[in-house]
Amino acid sequence: MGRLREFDEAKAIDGAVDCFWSRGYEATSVRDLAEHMGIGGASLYNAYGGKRALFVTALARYAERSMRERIARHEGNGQPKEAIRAFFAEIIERSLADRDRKGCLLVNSALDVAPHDAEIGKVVAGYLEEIRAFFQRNIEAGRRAGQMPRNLDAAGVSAHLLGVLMGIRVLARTRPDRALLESVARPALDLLDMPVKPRARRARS
Amino acid sequence: MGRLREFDEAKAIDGAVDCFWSRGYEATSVRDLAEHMGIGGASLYNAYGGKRALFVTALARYAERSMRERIARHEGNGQPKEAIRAFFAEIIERSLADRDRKGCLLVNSALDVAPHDAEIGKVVAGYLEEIRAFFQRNIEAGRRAGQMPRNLDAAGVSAHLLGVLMGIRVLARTRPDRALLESVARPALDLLDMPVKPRARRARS
DNA sequence: ACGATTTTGGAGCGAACGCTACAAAATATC
DNA sequence: GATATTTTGTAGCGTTCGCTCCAAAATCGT
Repeated sequence: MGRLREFDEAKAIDGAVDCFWSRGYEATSVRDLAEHMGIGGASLYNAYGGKRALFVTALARYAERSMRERIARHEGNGQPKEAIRAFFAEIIERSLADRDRKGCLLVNSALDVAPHDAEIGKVVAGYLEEIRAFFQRNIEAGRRAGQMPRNLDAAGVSAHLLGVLMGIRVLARTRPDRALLESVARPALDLLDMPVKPRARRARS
Repeated sequence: MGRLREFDEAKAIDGAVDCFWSRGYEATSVRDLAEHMGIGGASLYNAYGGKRALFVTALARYAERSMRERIARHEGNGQPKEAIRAFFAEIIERSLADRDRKGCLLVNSALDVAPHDAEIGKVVAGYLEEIRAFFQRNIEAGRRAGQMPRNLDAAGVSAHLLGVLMGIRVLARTRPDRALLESVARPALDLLDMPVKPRARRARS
């Protein structure tokens, strides 16, 4: 019963993600959204309710296709330390290749909209917590596998890694410089290495 | 010659800073600004040129009164390691006490407006570089004073500290939790401590 | 085929946006 | 005190904002 939708819902959401991602929430207009989603304004409101509701949907899509996909891909190889290292390496590579400096939609939202919208704030905090949990899982696995120091504080270091990740994504938007971003990440990744006998401080494998 | 200004220029700029700081660039309207600055719309355009030009002025004011003041205050005591530690401690304390989660105007701008405005982007990058330079100066001083490991990479670690600082300010806006923020900072600050004889990884003074 | 239901395009709502025009008010110079 | 110059308040410019209304179009169950 009823006329069925003529537009590609997946493509539409992807278009919305691109809009919010590159322009930010406030600077994105409903007309911009509709155009990039390939639908009319009435369809947008009929299918998604409005700008804010669409943003929540787009955020979920981004988290699923970009964040969770990346976590699953790196965690799939069964090498905990390499999973974390490769995760950071990929973020740095993508940040350097990101010519229009869109950054990460989650990080952008954490500063843009989360502080002014408690509900979205909790959603964003939940997504970031998933990243931290990924770090913690792999620290614990790496410790068990003897790849990482036995006395490594999994909860604490996972929080540190999350913070460093956020820092990389912030700095990448104003200074996308490889040496800078790698310098930010290196001491954090060095924490995962086994200690060496002599008192070398920043041992590198 | 000519009528002289009736409003307090310092108070006006501070009002503009508060507006941009708490609402962000896009979400701040010229009428909001004029009201919080205690002036009329015509005076705003006459004295500051427009919204964007006023933002640049407000950003400079913020950098001077908030960032450089803090750097000077902590660097003034002549204790390099303590300067860095106290700097981070103050950021964490202020982030936890920041009930409306305004965060740092520089960090907010780095994600909000810098990527969409090359000129402002360079300005923001310059301010962030001042913070990194503060870290590097104090690492070098701490090394010379024998407070910090002799082989500490001042340039690299200063970049790391800047990244961690950015991460703290991002996470504070979605999860202002003391344990989280201190966990983010601790491994970075531990880099500044002298190595200990036994293979303890996260030695704490 | 028909009625019920949903989607679609277009027009347009009231409000807010950044900004400007303009004349009155206030000062310095002469 | 007359004149030139600057600031101030008010009004309003044209545009865009998020959103809604409505009739035509398209599909279902019967």
